[in-house]
Amino acid sequence: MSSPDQPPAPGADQPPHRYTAELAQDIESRWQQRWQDEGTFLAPNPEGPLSEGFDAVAGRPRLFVMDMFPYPSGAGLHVGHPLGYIGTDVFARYKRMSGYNVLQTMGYDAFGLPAEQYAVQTGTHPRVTTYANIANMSRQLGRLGLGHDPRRSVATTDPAYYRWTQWIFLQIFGSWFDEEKNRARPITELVSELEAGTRPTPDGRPWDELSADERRQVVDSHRLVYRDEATVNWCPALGTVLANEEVTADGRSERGNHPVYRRPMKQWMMHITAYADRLLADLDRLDWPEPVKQMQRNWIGRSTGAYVDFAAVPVEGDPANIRVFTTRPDTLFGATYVVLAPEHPLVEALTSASWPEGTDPRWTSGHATPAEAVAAYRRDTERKSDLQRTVGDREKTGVFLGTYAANPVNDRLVPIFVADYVLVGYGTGAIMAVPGEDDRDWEFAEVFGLPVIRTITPPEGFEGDAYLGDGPAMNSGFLDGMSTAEAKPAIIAWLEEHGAGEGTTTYKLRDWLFSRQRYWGEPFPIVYDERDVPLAVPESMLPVTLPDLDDWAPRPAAEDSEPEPPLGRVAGWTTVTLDLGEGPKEYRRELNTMPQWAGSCWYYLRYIDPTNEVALVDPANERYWLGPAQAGQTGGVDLYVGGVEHAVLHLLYARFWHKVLYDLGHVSAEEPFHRLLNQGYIQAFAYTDERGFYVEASEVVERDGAWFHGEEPVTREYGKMGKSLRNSVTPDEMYAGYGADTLRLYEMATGPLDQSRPWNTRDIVGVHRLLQRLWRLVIDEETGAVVVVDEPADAEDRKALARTVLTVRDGLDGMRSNVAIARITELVNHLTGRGTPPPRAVVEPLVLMLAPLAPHVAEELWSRLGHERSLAWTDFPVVDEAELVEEQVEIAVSVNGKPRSRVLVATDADQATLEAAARADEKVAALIEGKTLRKVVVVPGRLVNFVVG
RNA sequence: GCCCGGGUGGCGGAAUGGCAGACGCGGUCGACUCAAAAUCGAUUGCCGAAAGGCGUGCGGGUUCGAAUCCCGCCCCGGGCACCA
Repeated sequence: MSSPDQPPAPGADQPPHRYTAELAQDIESRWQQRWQDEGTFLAPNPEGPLSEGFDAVAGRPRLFVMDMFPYPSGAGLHVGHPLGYIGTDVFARYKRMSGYNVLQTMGYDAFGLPAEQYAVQTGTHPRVTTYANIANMSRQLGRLGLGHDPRRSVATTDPAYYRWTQWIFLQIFGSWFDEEKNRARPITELVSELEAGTRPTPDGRPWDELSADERRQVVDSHRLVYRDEATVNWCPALGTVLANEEVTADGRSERGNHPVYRRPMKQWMMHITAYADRLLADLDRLDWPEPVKQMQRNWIGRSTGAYVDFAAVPVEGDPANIRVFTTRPDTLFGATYVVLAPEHPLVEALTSASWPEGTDPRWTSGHATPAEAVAAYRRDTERKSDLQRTVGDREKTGVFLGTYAANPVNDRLVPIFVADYVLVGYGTGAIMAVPGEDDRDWEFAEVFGLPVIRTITPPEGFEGDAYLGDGPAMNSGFLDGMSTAEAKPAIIAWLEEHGAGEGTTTYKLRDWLFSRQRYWGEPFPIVYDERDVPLAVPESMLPVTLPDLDDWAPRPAAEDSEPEPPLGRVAGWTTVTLDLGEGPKEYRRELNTMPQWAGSCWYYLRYIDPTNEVALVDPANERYWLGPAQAGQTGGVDLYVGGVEHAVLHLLYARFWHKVLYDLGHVSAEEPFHRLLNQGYIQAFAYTDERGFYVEASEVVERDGAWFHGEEPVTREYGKMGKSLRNSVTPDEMYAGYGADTLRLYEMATGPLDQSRPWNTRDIVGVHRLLQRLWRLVIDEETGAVVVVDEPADAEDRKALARTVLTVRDGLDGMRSNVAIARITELVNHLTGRGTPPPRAVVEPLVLMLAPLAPHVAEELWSRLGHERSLAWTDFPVVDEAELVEEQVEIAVSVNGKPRSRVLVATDADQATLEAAARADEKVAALIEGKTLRKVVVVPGRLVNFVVG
């Protein structure tokens, strides 16, 4: 018995010239070789070393199509991986045939944790495994026949590549953000302004009164990449610190799911927050999927409101100012207490020695003094993970500090609490609590018996706790009666006038923690002098190459230990003698490496000009490939296809770097990626046995609606294809069983590119048969002779062709190859059904239409039809509009909206003729006879509808 | 809880106000074959013998006409979430 999941066995008695897997493989390897030999997919640049052949395409529009480049993992590919690559290749080939100069290539994102982890598993140096994996992946992808320009491929691990990653780092290091101009500028311009006195120093002292050290500190604190002692995510298991974006919501590492601890450490930070507004605003100008834009908006987390200063009244010592952030300054009159985050720096100073007379017992949590209560509460908080702290329906906890603060608007004294529902990392780490208009404050007030003052008139019939909506102000002094929209600016003006606060905007986005204590990454182009001052390595000395190191593996550390960069173990490398203007001196090297995201932040720029040794990218070439296609657009890659999992990390970092490069004049496009498309995933059934372990999905058989692995019954599940579910299907199996064209066609036929779809090896035969039928239309399976006839196509064929071209173009333009394939199938079926050899005038356009989808077999047929040159640059068929004009058209006739019959009428028939024809139809006549005709709707070319009563 | 997607035959999907289910898989029947596979042809939404009726998650609405537009709900997938 043969399983339906097995590819067909090659029959010995098949016709000798049938399109089989063997023939497909032969055709595919020959054409791939020929494309390579002839340089079919080399995309010429306007300038520089890759400009050969540009004259021939100079008048064409450009198209830069790109996939998110892969991480060369050791696991090999499954059929889910290339879905996006096939999608972009189909689109790129179609556009190339439609008159575009298309740039498409592929690189490898090869630095980072997974490469190290794989190297640890195999006990091999990451350099060795990385390049072996690239070679293997490149071979597997090569078999798909992707129309890439191989000259432009890059690997982020090549010194010639990361030289420029380091160069960009130095550009960022050499820049500051001018808040007034809202853009980055060279740091030298800041120095000039400070020297000239046109820009005040932070503390207002004249520049020449500052010591050299103080001046350097002022300058360094302005840099877009800077070293700072900040609370960071320390992951001892990985031996490194991580960016916020690399830590999951429950406080674990995204890679490996290890615990992450928040600890203050001195690390390199990138000042991405300076760009928060532009990163947010420019999303509106991008042609990206709405969910991705939403995720970036959420991550940036802009909220507008005000700072309000509450004067704290400590039991002893000087008064302190508690600055809170609120989005609802208009509710200030309703503030009945103030809450500090447990980590807030003022907590200790504002904790009184003893409870004030008559303190509510609920506020003390049973402790004898506020100091005891606060200390215990802070200890508890520290022990809790972020997840435990953020569980939504946890009852509110907190303790009273024993002190009060004055509400600036009415001098009312309100108690100060510490509570973990206020987070130190957001706003100012302190809030004014307005239980009447905030449900978290309401809950807290309920637990602690605090008063509620409503300051917004709730709508009639409002029944609930806090009212979060807008409405007329009440109990709010001079704000009473104002709408929320009026009250906000009014109170902000009052606060500013009385020096009690100011309007402001805050963000959830934090600066990007940029250093990692790992080996397999780009070294920083930074050295330190004897005073620990970081200095840029001169551009002329780039790249700072990653030194060889046998003992490169990270050493898992204890929770309370310090990170230990592996580069510190490289003897003779940790210091270097340089002349940085003070004569040759010994400097210490920066031992951290860059995070995995660094190399992927700019690879699209290197694709444009991969061999340039004097510049990141030649400006003319950059303008040509990335410049705005239309005025007012941002410019950027015309189509970028990849998984939605990079919605925040890679896509936000790359936008940030790009904007810095734009500000500094290195690129002309305002954004890196103009259009983004998230391809779906290929999913597959997976099976678990009774113990819940996954069994090899390819060995499972179905009997009477149940599934068995051998004799054992198994349970079917459905999920993303991959190793862990043991349901992978490899492209190599498909190449062997059907050929690459069939695999391409199958993946494109199962749905629009942005949709996830199930894999069913059983279904592949459908598209394989399509190729066989098309092959048979052109080639005699017994003799191998070409059978098409050179007689003109008849009217029916010409019409069928014109309709097909129209709909295939539509499908390919919209990246809905499934529809294009369906229309091609219809035409093939139409020609097959005639039973006579088809005319060349129809077959040739048919072959061209198939070419983007199944390029090898299309090339082979095109060649056998007598064409010497590759069809890759042949014009895609255009719609013959004249053939779409029909003399007669079949229209639907409905009675009361229900389709009842059809009549054939002249295309240009007028309404009266249409109605008469419809009435003449027997079925219709019977249905309307004897009834009152209330209305007749006639839509020429479409239908007639009789409304009867 | 909030914000995005989505829900159409046994399955993947097509149709974006005008003939629901294109195209493919699977199923059924047939040709070829000693037989099977492969290939080819016919047929296939559901109920019904037929006439006909029903049918795009559910309920309502707009319209001559709704899978498509509007309102309310249900379910599935994803994202965010004590963010003041």
